[in-house]
Amino acid sequence: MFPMSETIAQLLLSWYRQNARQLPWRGSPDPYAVWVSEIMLQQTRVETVIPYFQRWMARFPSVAALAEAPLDEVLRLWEGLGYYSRARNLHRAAQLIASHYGGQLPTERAALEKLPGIGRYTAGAIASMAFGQDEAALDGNIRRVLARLFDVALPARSPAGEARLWELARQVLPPDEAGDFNQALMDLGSSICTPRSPACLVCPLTSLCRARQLGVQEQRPVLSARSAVPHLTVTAAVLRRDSQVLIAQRPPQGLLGGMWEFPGGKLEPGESLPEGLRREIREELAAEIEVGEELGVFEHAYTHFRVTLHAFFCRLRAGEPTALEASQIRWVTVDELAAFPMGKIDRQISRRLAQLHRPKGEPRG
DNA sequence: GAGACGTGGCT
DNA sequence: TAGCCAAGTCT
Repeated sequence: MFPMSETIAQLLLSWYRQNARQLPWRGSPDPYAVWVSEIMLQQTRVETVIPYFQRWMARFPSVAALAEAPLDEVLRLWEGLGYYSRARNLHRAAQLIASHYGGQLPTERAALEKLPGIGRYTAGAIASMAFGQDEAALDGNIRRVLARLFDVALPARSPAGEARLWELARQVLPPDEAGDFNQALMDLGSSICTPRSPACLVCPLTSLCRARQLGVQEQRPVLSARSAVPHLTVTAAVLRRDSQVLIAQRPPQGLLGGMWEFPGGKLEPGESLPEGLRREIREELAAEIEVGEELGVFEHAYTHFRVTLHAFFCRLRAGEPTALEASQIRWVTVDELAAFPMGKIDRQISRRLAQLHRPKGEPRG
């Protein structure tokens, strides 16, 4: 800790005592709750997380409860939050904690960081907030606050920038109050020291802020440009047989890992939509289909690409569908679809089917 | 170490 | 519309 840090800590902690948000995971000393909230909050807004956190804690109130739950139910509860590897890792880590740590989270940063889904930030956050240890935690908010406070001109996500910001995060940390201090920095970053139009006039640290003094606060942190995202056209089959439809579970790793979907895939150059869909079903399920009426068109933006998806009602012509690329496939009724974890688009298709399936005038669930 | 990995909100 | 985020981690 260097001299100016004492002032920073005093100003910030005093501000935090007046302005700390009341959040469901704050004020409770349960390390499990802190852990769950930190994983949910990765790349995700507080307002989005709150209802998920409450449902999660009601269903999985402890490490043991989570460790014993089937993955499908874990993913179903996570559905809509995105970055599903977080849920898979949380589940795996709970099983490791149950088997190797007697159901109690390890208290040391290094041990926490060995668990799946817990990186440098989350380990520091849990160690400081749940166990009172003097650990720094550099997240997007703290990165921005520190880059401005100390006018860090290095690209924030470069190795040199990262190293400098972690060093600053450790240097400003007040002994014995790291947990509150880290949370105070994050609250400041999300409410006042915002990416655009920061509210410097009401910031408790404004008199100490280098970037503010130089008028470059909006240019900090220095971010590198992102590459443009491709736009794909994809198809999906709502394959019907008797009163059931076919769904497939995606492989456990990668995009939407472990989630269920209506089979289909990317259109290749020169293909018509039905041609592409017939080819995909041949490749994925070893079956020949007849492509019928279009059920809907869905636009969706993922992190690194964007899709336009055309969903079609289909019938089997030849072959018994086999899980060639999927983890498994299932024939289910429309009413059963709700129990299977799905990403945004496939859930929209499911809901559309349920609407068509339900007699008119009946209220929706 | 650059790219993969979701979704919703706002511009 | 397309772009840009918002409490990161993993490979």
